[in-house]
Amino acid sequence: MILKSQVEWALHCCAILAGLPEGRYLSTKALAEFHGLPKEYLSKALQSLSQAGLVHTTLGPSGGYRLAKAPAELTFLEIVEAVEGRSRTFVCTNIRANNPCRAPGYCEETPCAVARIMWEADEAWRDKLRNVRLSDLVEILSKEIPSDLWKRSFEWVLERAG
Amino acid sequence: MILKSQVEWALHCCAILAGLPEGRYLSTKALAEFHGLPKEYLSKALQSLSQAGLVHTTLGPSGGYRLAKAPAELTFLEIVEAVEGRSRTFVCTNIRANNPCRAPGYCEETPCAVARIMWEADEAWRDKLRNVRLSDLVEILSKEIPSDLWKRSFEWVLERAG
DNA sequence: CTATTAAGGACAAAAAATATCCCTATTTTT
DNA sequence: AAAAATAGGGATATTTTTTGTCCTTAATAG
Repeated sequence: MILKSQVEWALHCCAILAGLPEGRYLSTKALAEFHGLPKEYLSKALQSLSQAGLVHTTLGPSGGYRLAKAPAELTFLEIVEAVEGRSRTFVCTNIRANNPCRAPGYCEETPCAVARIMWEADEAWRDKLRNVRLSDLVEILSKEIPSDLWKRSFEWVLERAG
Repeated sequence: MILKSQVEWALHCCAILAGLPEGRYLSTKALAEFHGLPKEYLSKALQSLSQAGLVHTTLGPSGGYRLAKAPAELTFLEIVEAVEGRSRTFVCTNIRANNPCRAPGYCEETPCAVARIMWEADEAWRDKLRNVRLSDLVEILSKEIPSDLWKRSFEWVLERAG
């Protein structure tokens, strides 16, 4: 059970978009080049963000993406779910229904206890991601990344932002 | 990102094995029939439990599986990890290394901040599963399952246990 | 008018999940 | 001693998911 690589890509792209000045846009091409990713496939991840309403887009030259809200209002969970989907990691196929001792037509009203426990763990995972904001990530990165690299990256992006 | 169906199977099988009297064994065949699962493939899940040391096995007629420890000493996490593996759901491919602004030979010493955050969520998921014991599940099931079905299932298993 | 962009559909390749089959060594039962 | 049933595990096949490419369309800036 491994998350799509697009989740990693989307998070890093959002971190870049978070540093974009008001009203500017960054294209798929620039984001793919910056991260060394296949442009066409990264585009699918960005489309997922767009469909989820997390980013705004414009067409044409100087078009691209920008965040739809402030980094402090955007959670990790929103980004992860936009790309990975909202379904649970544990799927209950209700195998208890196959118990040969059961009355034939008997139908369970409540979800299986096994599923409920597994879903609680899923929810703990979501809770954790819901409590991390994109602005938290940016703050950590701004401290960790060498200031010259940070500055050069910022300039690199601005040169390409429409 | 969905857990293997074998995870569900293993949890239900452990719940059954938890009710097995001391010294008795239940075969793959019986477990597969009880849950309506493909015997050969369920066998792989049970082998994973065996390799993880969670169950004991014996060969020959009247052979099969029994728990290696008391249900109160066996956690959901142990069972899930035995089948699903211990790797994290988020894999960091270190795409920050592709940043064209970086010095060529520069090598990160610390894990990426994105990965650290995602791994914390993974750990919250594990913590939740670590704190549920197989005995907790059995207790819930014993309350939820109609007592006649519970009793008949118990008898069904005992008839087939070696 | 031209160049560039996002959106998205169609398709292909690779990887993982889900099986199935068969052989072996062991153990219980007959 | 023989027969039957078992776990273990290797080889292989099928299906689904992930990853990736290619191409068309509509919009937009210069």
